[in-house]
Amino acid sequence: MSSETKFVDVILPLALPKLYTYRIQRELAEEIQVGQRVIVQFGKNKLYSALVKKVHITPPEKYEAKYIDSILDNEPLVTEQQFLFWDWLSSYYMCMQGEVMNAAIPSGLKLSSETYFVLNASFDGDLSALNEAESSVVEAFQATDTLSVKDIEVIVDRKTVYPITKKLIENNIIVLQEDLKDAYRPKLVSHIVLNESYRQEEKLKELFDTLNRAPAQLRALMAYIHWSQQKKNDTIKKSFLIEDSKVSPNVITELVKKEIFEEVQIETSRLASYSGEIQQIKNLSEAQQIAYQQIQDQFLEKEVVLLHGVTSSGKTEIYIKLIEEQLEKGNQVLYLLPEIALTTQIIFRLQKHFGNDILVYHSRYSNNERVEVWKKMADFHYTKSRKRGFVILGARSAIFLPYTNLGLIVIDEEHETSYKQIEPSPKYSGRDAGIYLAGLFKANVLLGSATPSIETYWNAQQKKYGYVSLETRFGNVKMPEILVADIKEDTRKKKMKSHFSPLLVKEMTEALERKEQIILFQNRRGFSPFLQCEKCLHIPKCIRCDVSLTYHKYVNHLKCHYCGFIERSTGKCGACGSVEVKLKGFGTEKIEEEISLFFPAASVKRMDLETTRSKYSYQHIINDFEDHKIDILVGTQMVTKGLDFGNVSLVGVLDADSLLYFPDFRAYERSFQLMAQVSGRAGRKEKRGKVIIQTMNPYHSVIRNVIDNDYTTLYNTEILNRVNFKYPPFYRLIQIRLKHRDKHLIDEGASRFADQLKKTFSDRILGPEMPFVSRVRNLYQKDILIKIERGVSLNKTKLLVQQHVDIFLSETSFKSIRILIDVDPL
DNA sequence: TTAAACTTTTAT
DNA sequence: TAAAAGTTTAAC
Repeated sequence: MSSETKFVDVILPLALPKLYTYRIQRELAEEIQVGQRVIVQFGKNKLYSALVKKVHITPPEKYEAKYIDSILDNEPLVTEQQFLFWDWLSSYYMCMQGEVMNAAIPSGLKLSSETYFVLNASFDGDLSALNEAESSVVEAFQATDTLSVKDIEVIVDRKTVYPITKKLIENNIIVLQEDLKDAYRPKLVSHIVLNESYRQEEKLKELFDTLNRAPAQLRALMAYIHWSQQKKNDTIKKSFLIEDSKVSPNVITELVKKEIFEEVQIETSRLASYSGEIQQIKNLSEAQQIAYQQIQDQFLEKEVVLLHGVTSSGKTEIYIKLIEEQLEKGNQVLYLLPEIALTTQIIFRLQKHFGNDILVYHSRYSNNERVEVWKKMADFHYTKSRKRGFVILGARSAIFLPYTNLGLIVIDEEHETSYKQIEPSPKYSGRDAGIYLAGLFKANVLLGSATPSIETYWNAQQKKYGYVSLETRFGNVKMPEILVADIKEDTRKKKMKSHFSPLLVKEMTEALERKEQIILFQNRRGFSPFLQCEKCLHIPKCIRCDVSLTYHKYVNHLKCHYCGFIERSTGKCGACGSVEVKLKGFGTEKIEEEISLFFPAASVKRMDLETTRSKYSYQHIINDFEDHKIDILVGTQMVTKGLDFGNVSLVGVLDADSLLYFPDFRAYERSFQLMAQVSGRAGRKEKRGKVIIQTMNPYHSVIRNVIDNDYTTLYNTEILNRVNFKYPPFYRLIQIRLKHRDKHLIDEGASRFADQLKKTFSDRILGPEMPFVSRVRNLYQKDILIKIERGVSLNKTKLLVQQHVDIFLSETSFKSIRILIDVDPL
């Protein structure tokens, strides 16, 4: 045993630029390992769970290291490989290690303490030495035992509470207390065991006699005996017993009181387990088989392969086959999906084949559920209890789970923008980070899409990625017929029925008559994106953001989609008081209302952020639509995503122009993807579907590409634009966003900063520019864009950018400006 | 992120 | 002029 004192460098779950060094007590020196969590005190009294990044024996030179408080884990929580991955993330996306840690570890494993104040036991109630604010705090303790700093701020209605608490502590009136919060709690389920003294036959008989006059209790006992024999297990779940014997819970309580039953709490998993039948993996069609073989072949040479398969070409079956192969080898597979939205349908499909070899992980999982997935994976590893591998099905955050032998990553709908984390930092792309992660394991990556992103397709063209295309739709499903409704012409001829063209109305009527279902896509939620006064042209705007308020009719209020600000709608102009306020534009809510007006017999449902807020609401809508309880489904982006319905014959895109004219260099790419994806929802099972796109520009090239299902032309046009206007994949982008409350300061700061950057990067710097929304939550924003051509070192660029940021922020006047860096922004 | 030292603003 | 609010800096 080494007698030297050990030190650890830890990552704290905070946005701090460096690691901190703590000292290890001699008695813990043997135990400490890299990857374990330790509780440490950071600052005056805060406690955090920090992560050990390094164990060493070099004492810090400039200060005396504090001792750690305790070690939390027996085994490392985070593997060496995860640390490598984290290091890459923090350097690639220019963020701090603590931020990566925050994104990576479920909060149930990230404890931090909260400061509370309690009344000192020796306090005699004498308030004479206190002022008004101080005594009001003391009085508040009559209602509660503990007060947090926040509570006190509310009580005294003041932002600086410190002088008050300081005085109260000095006068021995209150004491400070730190409590750990947010810790993972295992789920305990009540089980019933028969008391030992009744285990013998005779005693049990006696017991039956004594219970003769308590028929309910007898029933419960009989049920217990029946099931404990049946299941060959002494402990039976309490709720099950209650349900099976149809007794009230009190009956069981009574039996426990009489010491006939014993109640025990058993730790139970929160993760749903699959009990249905396991189905054989289906045989692939000829086309699928060929694609499958090509993927296999290309994997030998290329780490990443793009599977470009038209909608409903049966990509999933190919994934399943590839996954099965990995599982047999004992490898882990990560199946990434853009959003939870898609997961439920896919979970069912995969479960049929893989049963309980699937673990699911996504953002709608609770804290505790996430911890359980993490623990289960670690368990598999440490106990080596599995020969067969398993699949993780998850959204982007699933890349952070503790993999040990990853064999394959499937990234479905590779082009989806929701793979990119918008906020908070690290603003990573689940797809790109996934590819890096696979590299760490020498695992393969399969990117799947019907409409690949320009970057990915380019990578395939450059032979960096393998490429496999699958052009036949599975089971003879025909590509839908795509028609354009020229709403400019229809408006001129006054043929429009509000937002519905005559063509769309006709097709909808016919589809409804045939009892077929319809999906309508409108990329805007709410009722009207803005109101405008006819008299003074005033448009109601958010008080904190530079955007117009969207009118939501159902709840009758005006809402800001950026900060959530809500204002009741009065129907009057806020500026001149006129009642001639007009609703402008249209969102999903308005379409929903108009459908019930034009097609009163049809049942309509809306699917957007508002209607899918709760955990299962999304699933309910999907189920209802599947069971044909809904004829017409109106929705935002959500309806475009990989949902498979058998009876949809018509899809309507209500306003293609709002997609095409979105101010972004990816607007055409995105428009094509969205329209192609939503079109794919039409026509299944032999029936040829129809798609109607409403637009003012029927001859727009992108609309033409959608009609012809011509990805190649779209790609060729786009790639030319990208070269000409210096965009990805030819140039890498780094966006720097500055935020501040003060408009003048940000204007000055942004142009000064851009000038600084231009000294190093010259014309690679664009801006500063006002972003699409110039103010959000009272913060004005300005963007500076850096375009770096291929061949220039990204790492060097980032280093220089960081230096510039540091210099800029060291200037006193600009210190308060917040700088957010987004590498590969969307 | 938080705490406390330090600085500026505000109300009386 | 003191208290409150805002800013800055260090935390191991």
